[in-house]
Amino acid sequence: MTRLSFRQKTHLAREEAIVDTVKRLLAEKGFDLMTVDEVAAEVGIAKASLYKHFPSKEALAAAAMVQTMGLALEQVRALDARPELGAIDRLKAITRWTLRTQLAGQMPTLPAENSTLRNALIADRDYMDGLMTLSDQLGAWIVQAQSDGALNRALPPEAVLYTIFARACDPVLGFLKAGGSHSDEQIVDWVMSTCFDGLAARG
Amino acid sequence: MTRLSFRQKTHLAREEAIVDTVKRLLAEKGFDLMTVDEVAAEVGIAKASLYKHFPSKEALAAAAMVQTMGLALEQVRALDARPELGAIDRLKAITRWTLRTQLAGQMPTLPAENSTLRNALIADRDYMDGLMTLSDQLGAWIVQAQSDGALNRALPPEAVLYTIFARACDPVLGFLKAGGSHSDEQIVDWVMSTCFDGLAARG
DNA sequence: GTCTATAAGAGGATAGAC
DNA sequence: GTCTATCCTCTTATAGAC
Repeated sequence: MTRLSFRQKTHLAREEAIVDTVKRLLAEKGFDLMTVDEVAAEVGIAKASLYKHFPSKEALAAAAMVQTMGLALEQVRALDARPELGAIDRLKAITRWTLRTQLAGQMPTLPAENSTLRNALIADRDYMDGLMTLSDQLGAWIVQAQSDGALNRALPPEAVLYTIFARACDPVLGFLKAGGSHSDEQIVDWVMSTCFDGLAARG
Repeated sequence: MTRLSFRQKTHLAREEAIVDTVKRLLAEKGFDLMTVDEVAAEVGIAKASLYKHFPSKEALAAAAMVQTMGLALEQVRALDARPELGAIDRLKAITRWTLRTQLAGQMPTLPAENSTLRNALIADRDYMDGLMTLSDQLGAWIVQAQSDGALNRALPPEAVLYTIFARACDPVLGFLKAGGSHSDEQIVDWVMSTCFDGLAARG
């Protein structure tokens, strides 16, 4: 833990404020519709100042994605430290965290297939490292849950992994919230149910 | 059935070619990343000619969405005409059609929450009519399937409806296809399974 | 590092000849 | 209705003063 000068602290604080704003705007409108002018205006600094912190719009978005990935990894580590939980419980817990984060407007959306953002992310060491660590950890839980008989063994682990990842951009949450007549927790419960138990009746 | 002049036929044929191209490009890159120049180039006409057929980029996309909605309604009508099928079978069939269509690159993506496209679609009578007819029909199937005991009764019908609609833009299909080692039908089967049976083991 | 001002370019839409 | 050429706005990014 290095001590930071006042200057360094304010620098970090500003970058944090920028990343928070970007995260929110990415969640609201996505990468293409988010403009750098808008980010600068909401943070309350000039656009040129933004570019002193981040060299491009893609880098801005990448920082937001990396930060969110870091939060996810924190959750994963916390869950891994609780031996009373089974693999399926851990998978459900991280999925629930993902849904709550999206509903809170703090989950930056995944990039479209062919965007410049996608290329920037693939080139970003931090992002790719985080993504791989996350995938490995969830993958281990998935295999364990399958061998526990708690998860459908007929599904390949990658299909399960992608299905859980996809909850981060599930439009169903937004649709149900737009209706306005349900609480966030109720919505999360329903989506958790469709995700793990499916639409069809059980039993 | 009115007879059409040669001029009218070529006009219609050209518009069909345009809409087909737009559908494919919308599926590939989405509304924001699709450019009108690109559409014109792929159809093989000048951009100004495009604007004689459709007054705006939004109208172009709306036409593609309306056409796709029409195809979905055709499927729905065909399924409704088969009395041997239960409501749950019909729901599964239309979901499977949706997945296949997306995998074939012919499902235009849903608009983001705050786009100009969304407003244009809401203002489009044809689109909204189709959407409502489709929702009503699927809604009836859902209620029926719940009363048959084939669909989870704890879920509100709208949650089921949105979950099925969302299969049209499920990124899991693309992820699995990008892996390259699975057939399209295999991928569809897995996603059908996660959608209706869930990730958790049954029994 | 922050600002104002501006370059550079993409992309939606249109003018006007044929 | 189709074309070429152009307009104009929006947006990313940078120059240069302080």
